[in-house]
Amino acid sequence: MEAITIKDIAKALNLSTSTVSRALRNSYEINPETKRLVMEYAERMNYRPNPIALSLKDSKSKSIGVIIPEIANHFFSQLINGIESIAYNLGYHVVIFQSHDSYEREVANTNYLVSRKVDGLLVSLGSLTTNLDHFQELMEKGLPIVFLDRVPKEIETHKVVADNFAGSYEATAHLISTGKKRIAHLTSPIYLSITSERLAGYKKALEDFGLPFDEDYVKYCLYGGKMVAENEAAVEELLNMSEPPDAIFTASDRLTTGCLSVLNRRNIRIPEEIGIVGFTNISVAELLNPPLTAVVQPALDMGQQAVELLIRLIEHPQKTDVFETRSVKTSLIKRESSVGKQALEI
Amino acid sequence: MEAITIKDIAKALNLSTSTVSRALRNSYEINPETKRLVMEYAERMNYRPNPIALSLKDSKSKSIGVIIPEIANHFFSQLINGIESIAYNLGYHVVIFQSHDSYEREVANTNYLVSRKVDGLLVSLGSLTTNLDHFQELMEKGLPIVFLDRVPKEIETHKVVADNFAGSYEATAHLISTGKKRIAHLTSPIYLSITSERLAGYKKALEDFGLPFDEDYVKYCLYGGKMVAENEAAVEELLNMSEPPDAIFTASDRLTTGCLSVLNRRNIRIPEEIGIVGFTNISVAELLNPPLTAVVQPALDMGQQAVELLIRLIEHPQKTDVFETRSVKTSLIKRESSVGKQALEI
DNA sequence: ATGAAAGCGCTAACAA
DNA sequence: TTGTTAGCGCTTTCAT
Repeated sequence: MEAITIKDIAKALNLSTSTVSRALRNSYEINPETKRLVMEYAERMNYRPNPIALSLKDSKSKSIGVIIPEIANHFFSQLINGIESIAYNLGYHVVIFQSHDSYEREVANTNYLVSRKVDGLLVSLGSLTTNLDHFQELMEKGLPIVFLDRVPKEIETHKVVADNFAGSYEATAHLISTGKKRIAHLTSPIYLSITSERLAGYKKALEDFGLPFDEDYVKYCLYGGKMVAENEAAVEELLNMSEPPDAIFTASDRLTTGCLSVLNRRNIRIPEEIGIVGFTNISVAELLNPPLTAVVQPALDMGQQAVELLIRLIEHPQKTDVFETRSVKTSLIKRESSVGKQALEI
Repeated sequence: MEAITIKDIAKALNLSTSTVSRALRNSYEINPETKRLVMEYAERMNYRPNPIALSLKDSKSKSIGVIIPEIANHFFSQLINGIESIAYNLGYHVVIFQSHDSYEREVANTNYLVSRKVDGLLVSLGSLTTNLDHFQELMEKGLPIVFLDRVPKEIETHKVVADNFAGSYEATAHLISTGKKRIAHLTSPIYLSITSERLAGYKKALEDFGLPFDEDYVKYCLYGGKMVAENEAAVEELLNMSEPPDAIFTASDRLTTGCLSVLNRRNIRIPEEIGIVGFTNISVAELLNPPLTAVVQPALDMGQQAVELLIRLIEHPQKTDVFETRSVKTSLIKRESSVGKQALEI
């Protein structure tokens, strides 16, 4: 009842394993008749090559590893769907690992995937990762890596990111256009690429529209909102300022929902007292109270582009002289959290 | 720059590969001094055994496969987190595949995982799966499988499920307690285990509280809400009945949000006109408009229990004479979608 | 206590 | 065109 092997076929057909192998892989140096025989028998016995043996032989596996902070987040799960859709069609399997924003787990996952001989890696950095040696070494050994979303400056390779600067700029400009003057920014740790890019867009918009930039209005959450207490404390701090903000631009899902939840609890009217725009791919943004104005990232598309680049790197390693960083457009969906019901209906 | 192997160590130390192997795996028949030498060198060279070679040799991999409908759903991503937390500690790796509720993909994923020599499988059935041969065969070949959440009646093995009957009963009874008389049920395809269990709990509650059961108030969505049109059509049908329901009990995330979205669009007051309770693990239920009364499943716990059972099956295959089906309690979180703000605050 | 050799499933260089 | 052999990295008899 065990899986059938080439050896079994060879024995049954009185051939050598190499002949069977050749027949199966459609080699040219093979008697058509023999080939037919082998193919038929293999088909009948439902032969499937053992991918482990193949991996051992050629040190590759037709699979790509994905390391992301977490899957319980629509942005990342959409990313994965994009990745899978393409990889699947090109004959690659996708192995997913979560770092949970832990540097140690990121390293452990990386090592495991490498020992499992994945052909390439797709990585979105953990928010606590500052040391990149584990990736750097692999790249030097020739393992293709493509980063997406949270990318390192220091490593030269293909990268796919959202246009965080523009998205952020648009969000901030939008809040300004609704008459807000004191716009706070609730964001992730500063050393993440997305953080600084979003911060820059926010600053530029303030500047362009003649509003002062005030460092006190920017709150960095080390855990990106995953520690509820930290997240809520940041919001409370903002609210307790002598001149509290009249709008908050939040940089991620968790940050956004945490913020909403504090404001709701405090019965603060949104957007009248405080307007909200969030960088988020939450699927139910429309159903929130109030419906959330969101900067949405084309996660599916980002995932697809990233695998395409990765697979190109895997299959044509030599052909890559220049690495590209693709920046894909975000879109601002305006809803009541920034515009107010009446205004929207006009 | 390639990974170091036993052979390299043997060569460097002038030993045979078998001796090195013995030293590394702490065999008893080995000279302590030799062992020390080998260990030291291995440590220094950062030797890691090649898991692929090991898999090839003993047809196992210290990894378990997970097949679930989709990860972009909080219930399932929490399930995975539960699975990973335990598996990781017991030295197993977790390989995740999505079936996207496609029977073909479920079969393909299964085959792939098996060919990759996973030591066991954790499965939540796709909503379109009616034929179970692919799992049945594997079980007969001795591959441990544990089902969770969406489980098959026909296969005898460990299973972990939520107490769907009780959860459903509680939800329905709760709606009745708020004075609702015509409670509709929006649910998934009938041949899923969760569907019939939830339906049964719903029916029983109606019966116990003296309300008639009306088949017209039950709508099955073949795609479980993933086809927005189908989902919304079902809700519309309910609303257009001559005697429309005064409450809807929805059986899953998508069904719930789809329903909410139709009601909001139609400006139907919740819960005054229509009360809502959803079976859902949506993380932002509290922030929805209105905050959603939810039957929450202990997804993390379910995942943990399932892996534990699976790993026990893997490591002590003989010791299992009786298979157990664990049923874990859900909890009903009451919010405004069924109770109304005033009532809640009293 | 150690080494030589075989084998897990497959491919490829080399022979015939 | 087909067969023989070696080897991918590792473990495990079987000798020594």
